[in-house]
Amino acid sequence: MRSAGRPSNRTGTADEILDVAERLVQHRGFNAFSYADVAAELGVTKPALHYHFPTKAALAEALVARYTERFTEARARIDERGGTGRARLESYIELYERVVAEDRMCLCGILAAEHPTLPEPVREQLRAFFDDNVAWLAGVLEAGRRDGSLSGGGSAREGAQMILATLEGAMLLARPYGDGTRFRIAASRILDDLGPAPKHTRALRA
Amino acid sequence: MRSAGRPSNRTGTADEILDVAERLVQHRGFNAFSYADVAAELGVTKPALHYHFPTKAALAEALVARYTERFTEARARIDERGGTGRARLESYIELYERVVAEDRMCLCGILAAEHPTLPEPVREQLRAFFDDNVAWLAGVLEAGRRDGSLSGGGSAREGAQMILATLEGAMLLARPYGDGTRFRIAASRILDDLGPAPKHTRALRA
DNA sequence: GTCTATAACGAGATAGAC
DNA sequence: GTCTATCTCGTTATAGAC
Repeated sequence: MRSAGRPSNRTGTADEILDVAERLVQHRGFNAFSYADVAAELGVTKPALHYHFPTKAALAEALVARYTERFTEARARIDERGGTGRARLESYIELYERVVAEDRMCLCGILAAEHPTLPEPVREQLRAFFDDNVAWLAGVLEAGRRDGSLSGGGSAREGAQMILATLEGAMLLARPYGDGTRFRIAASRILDDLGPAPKHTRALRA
Repeated sequence: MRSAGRPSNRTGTADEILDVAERLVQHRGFNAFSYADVAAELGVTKPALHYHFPTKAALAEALVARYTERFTEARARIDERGGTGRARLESYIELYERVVAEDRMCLCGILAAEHPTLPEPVREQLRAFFDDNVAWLAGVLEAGRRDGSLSGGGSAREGAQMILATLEGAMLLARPYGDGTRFRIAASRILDDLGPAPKHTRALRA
């Protein structure tokens, strides 16, 4: 057992396995990484991994569960900090920028691409992840409309779906170019398009 | 040799291989389909495929080349039909809707997700595909701004990048839900957000 | 909890006959 | 241009010792 509250870079083997596997999946995709890859990086053998995660399906479930949990916590921290709807949306986009900066794709985004090859439990986890994020974003859009920091009409839920699609798509399209510029362009336009008209380009609109 | 101008469902073995492989890649991804899958569906053996496409890398290049060619032709047909910028954008989005309706992902979109695992020539092809589409979309946005059918300020090129990101992302997020509804929601909002204010929701904006 | 050893299978690819 | 047969390698996964 680890001592509570003490920083450590060894957080238990299962978590270390998830760390390496997560990075590999976000980089190459679920069908292009193997137990051998993870074992080699950790300096252990493949059966050691199977002890913690008997099957690749179980590993996938654990990966998505932890990723979803962390994402939920990150959204909660944004909510706790308070601020306008726009400020919360900016912080949320920041989460994605950090992923892109590490040359990764969103774990659930890359798994969505491989969706037909995944075990059913993971498919359900993916839907839950996207549903959670859409619901949270819809709340942010509504809050921003109330506090005047975000404009834009129509259903908040549909607006949330479009924002999530744009963020995931921008991560996807950033990959072949290797730098985060293309992601940031699309991300900043999300905010511009929801601007309450204080920005330069806004003045040009009808 | 086939008789010219006569419709035929047998267009040559190489094209048949590409048809099956394309569908499998768009469905499962490049790393989750095999020569055995294609051979089984066509009722031939694996070496028959290797005769036409010696390596999987060569097959990938041929797939992306044909896909890009067809996409370019489709864009050209849209241009030939004429119409406003908005009409051309609607037709373009229609291309993506057809892909989603077949429960497929854009070939280049799903390959972008697997980008780090692809041979370098294919990576270059992906960049060319996305660059072409961004350039075309930027032209459409500019045309629409001139003819009054599309509003929206800022760089047309950046607007084009955002539209492409949204379309690819919407295809991605549609996968776990199995129906095209979520794609159409995001797609219709692209047009709404570029609306020259004749639509219902527009009236609500500041 | 990790190891050695290995099973069982599928992958991409080649040789050579027809 | 397609076949049979085969090679080599990597994959997920298990048995059993330590």
